[in-house]
Amino acid sequence: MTSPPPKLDAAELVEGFRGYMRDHNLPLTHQREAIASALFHSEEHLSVEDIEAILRDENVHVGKATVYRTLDLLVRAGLVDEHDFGEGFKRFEPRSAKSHHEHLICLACGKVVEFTSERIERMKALIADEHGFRHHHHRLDIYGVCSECQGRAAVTLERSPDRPGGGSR
Amino acid sequence: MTSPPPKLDAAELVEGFRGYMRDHNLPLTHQREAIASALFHSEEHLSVEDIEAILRDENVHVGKATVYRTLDLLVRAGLVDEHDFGEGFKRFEPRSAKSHHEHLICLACGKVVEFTSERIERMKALIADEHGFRHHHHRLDIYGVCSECQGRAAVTLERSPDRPGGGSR
DNA sequence: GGTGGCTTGAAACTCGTTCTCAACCCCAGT
DNA sequence: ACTGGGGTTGAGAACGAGTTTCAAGCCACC
Repeated sequence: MTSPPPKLDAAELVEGFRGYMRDHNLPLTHQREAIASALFHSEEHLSVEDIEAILRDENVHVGKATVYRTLDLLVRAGLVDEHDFGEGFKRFEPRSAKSHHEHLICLACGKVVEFTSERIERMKALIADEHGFRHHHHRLDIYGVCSECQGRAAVTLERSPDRPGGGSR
Repeated sequence: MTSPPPKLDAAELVEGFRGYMRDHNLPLTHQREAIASALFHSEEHLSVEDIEAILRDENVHVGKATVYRTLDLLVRAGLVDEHDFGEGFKRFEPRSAKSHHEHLICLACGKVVEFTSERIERMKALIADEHGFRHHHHRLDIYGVCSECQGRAAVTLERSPDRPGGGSR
């Protein structure tokens, strides 16, 4: 809401998925298409539960095992990124054209804002180097309170410093 | 191994724990002391299983429910930090005198190297500001391959880009 | 259309973590 | 020291995300 949501090219991602499946001789089932499509057409960081809800709304029945298996496939194909915001479960988002980004997570309302930083990108490589590490990937999550929630939920936060995510399970 | 392990002042932390319990009118049981002591005297990022193993070695029997409850207490008291390196379980480390630090995690051997960066510290505050967030805390984990593992485990890594932690469960 | 092999779904299972509740222990007051 | 009462403990049950199993089903190529 602070920044306008960038429209991702869902069709392009769907095409990428089809290509990946073809290239790897994997059958493209209805279930796989439904799951991929649901994810690619969303701007959010979806949980497995979210995805199941979307499919249910579309009257497409898919077992959860299949959802997990397909997400695995999509991550492996490099079309989807997996995130863990410490909620006790994972979230998934389509890998957009834009480069790697970091997350700002609101502790009060759960909103996730994405951002990129050239400086951080350079710095993390530098730091890995300094310690003799070959950099593979990284994760920077900043937790705080978004402008809209400031004032409204300040007290709640002060009360429970032990559950940053607003519920560990 | 790359950097000499800094000796933390375990006694000081134990004292802090006693003070916290006193201030909050909470009984200081043998179990709680054993768990806190085990954690405070370790330089590692311990899992619950690690802690149970240490206590077992000391012939102190403590139920796992108590371990979890006491860790909760220690985190709430601000004496211990909780981490999730994507292994499917949590790790705990005593909060040292030194300021907040980030982690470099070796994908091959699991080694965790800590580092601090004034620049990152400043930058994350700046970024939160830019997006109207009131900064609360953050997490920067860099995953890579440490110098010792480079060459040795390179192939293994290339094969499974889908499991960065080396086993999600 | 047939056929072989990969996929699917329901349910069982795994495993970290939390809950339940009766027995127990810490400690303040005596 | 002794007692009482409220918080703590431990075993096991429960929980929930994620994985595995396996018979039945579907995709894709012939």
